[in-house]
Amino acid sequence: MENTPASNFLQTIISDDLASGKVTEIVTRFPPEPNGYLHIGHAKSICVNFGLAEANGGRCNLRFDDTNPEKESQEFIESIQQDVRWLGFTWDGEVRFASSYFQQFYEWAVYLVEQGKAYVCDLNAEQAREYRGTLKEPGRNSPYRDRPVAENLDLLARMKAGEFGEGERVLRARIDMASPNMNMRDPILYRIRKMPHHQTGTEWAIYPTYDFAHGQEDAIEGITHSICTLEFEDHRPLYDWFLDNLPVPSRPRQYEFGRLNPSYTITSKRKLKQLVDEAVVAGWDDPRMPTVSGMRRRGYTPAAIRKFCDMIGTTRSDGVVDVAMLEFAIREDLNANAPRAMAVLKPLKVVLTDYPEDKTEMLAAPNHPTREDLGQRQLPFTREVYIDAEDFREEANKKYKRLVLGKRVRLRNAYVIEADAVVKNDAGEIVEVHAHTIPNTIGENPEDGVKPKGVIQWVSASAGKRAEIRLYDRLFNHEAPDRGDNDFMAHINPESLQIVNNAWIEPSLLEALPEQGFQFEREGYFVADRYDHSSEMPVFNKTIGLRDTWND
RNA sequence: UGGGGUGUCGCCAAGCGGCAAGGCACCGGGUUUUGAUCCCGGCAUUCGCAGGUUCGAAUCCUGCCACCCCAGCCA
Repeated sequence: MENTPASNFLQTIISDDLASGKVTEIVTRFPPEPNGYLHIGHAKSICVNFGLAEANGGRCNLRFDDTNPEKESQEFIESIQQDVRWLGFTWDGEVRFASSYFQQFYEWAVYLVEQGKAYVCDLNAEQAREYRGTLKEPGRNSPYRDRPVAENLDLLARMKAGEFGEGERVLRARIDMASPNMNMRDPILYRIRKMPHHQTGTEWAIYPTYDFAHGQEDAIEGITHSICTLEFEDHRPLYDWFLDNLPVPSRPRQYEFGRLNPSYTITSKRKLKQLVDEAVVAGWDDPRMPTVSGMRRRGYTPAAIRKFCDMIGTTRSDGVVDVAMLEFAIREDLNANAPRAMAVLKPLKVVLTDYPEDKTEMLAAPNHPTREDLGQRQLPFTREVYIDAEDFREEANKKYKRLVLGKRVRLRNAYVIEADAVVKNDAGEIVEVHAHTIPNTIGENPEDGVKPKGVIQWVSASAGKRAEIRLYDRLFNHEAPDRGDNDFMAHINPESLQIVNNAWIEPSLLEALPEQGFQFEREGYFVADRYDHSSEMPVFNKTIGLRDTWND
């Protein structure tokens, strides 16, 4: 049951195609446009495409759908590859580029013109919109629709040669201006763009549109199942039209699934960019961003993200997935694999008055409660230790399971102590607690039978080290920040980041490597920052808190 | 009657004519040197609504309703 491969409508189609002999091998592809960073929605698409190929002994290509130089760049090409690899997937062969098929696309465009199935149209953008009609009214034929083939050929060649300016002419398919499907109303195949392309330089003055490129890219690569999201469903008839009217080498089929919409987050590239541009976050890889690089810096793991994608399934229905599911997947993975350590976020000094000033005991502590293979580390125990200010009260009701004046508590992996007195400053704030240890309580309960009320984390004041801890929380405090006419900028959680400069960490944490994750006991999961962490200046990001069912 | 989709527990999601899986969340209880984990138990007489077919329907038919996508020379 645990390892049952995700069964969904796509897997059913694939199984049927394999069984019927329609295909002998499954070939999918992940086709991002290099115009931004990958986000959680792309992660799902990656899991679906690579996952299906993997589960069926097939292959999956990574192909950049780089048909619009205006918005694309090499920076994105690199970050996307890095993200896919980080998620744990390996694409088949070399990375592919739609741009490497440009010559073939052009020849096919000429072919369509020769067949009388495409024509050069001189309407400008505004006129074209008028001629296109509306959702409820049919469009009208372009006055250039019946241009002679020879003239079309000549004009197309000159478009390619750069003789015309941007927007002056386009190449369109001759299909049906009265189609109820807007995509079939003589769609544009080529537009003029006098701009260098990141892969082809200044070789081309015209660039194919998504519609005229995607299916052919799939056909060239021998893609069997071209999987995309629901909004492309209306494009499928056009996708098929090109494949039916062109001498393509193979016949891919397009299938669509529902986009992922996690609650409390946005996945619109435009809006994410706005967050970056307006400095609401520190960048595309800010730990609060739903980008793959942001989640990575936050401490989410590839395994957790993949588990989450398995959990939510792949269907054709649209919905909002509770981020609690993502958080569950993160906690599940980290709980099983992250070494434990202790850190105190809000230090309150506890002086163990019975403990010698010059004494240091090294106490062995397991790195994980159930996984012995994770080993153990040494915790220096000294007369002065820090505990979290939240873990001490002068008085409290019986539900409070921490240190209370006159009562006992267990210092995790160390002694049981009993609080004797508090030291306050002029403002009446508690600045220090005096306590004493209960003898022989390492790994044992007190001999007098008076058990501690609870267990709290601590760090030696003299042997511990200072650290910066960045506490991250949800970026939005609204379940659907950009639904309907919500202004997502108005739903930003003002407390999505709180920086703790004077946290105290156990010395073993100085050995943490960037991107290494830990559970700081009783606090949550934290990761050493990918860029800012060092043993000289430790910086940890809060990945996610522990599940908290504490009432009252 | 513009076209294309989707509607099963608060959320995700199985099911495809034989009498509602599972996960998340939530609520109880147990274990526990993490108020974590783990363990046990609870959680849709009902499948958008209304009719119909059938011995029998979430699954078939008909009609409604709701929501999503499409009028970029974006993808």
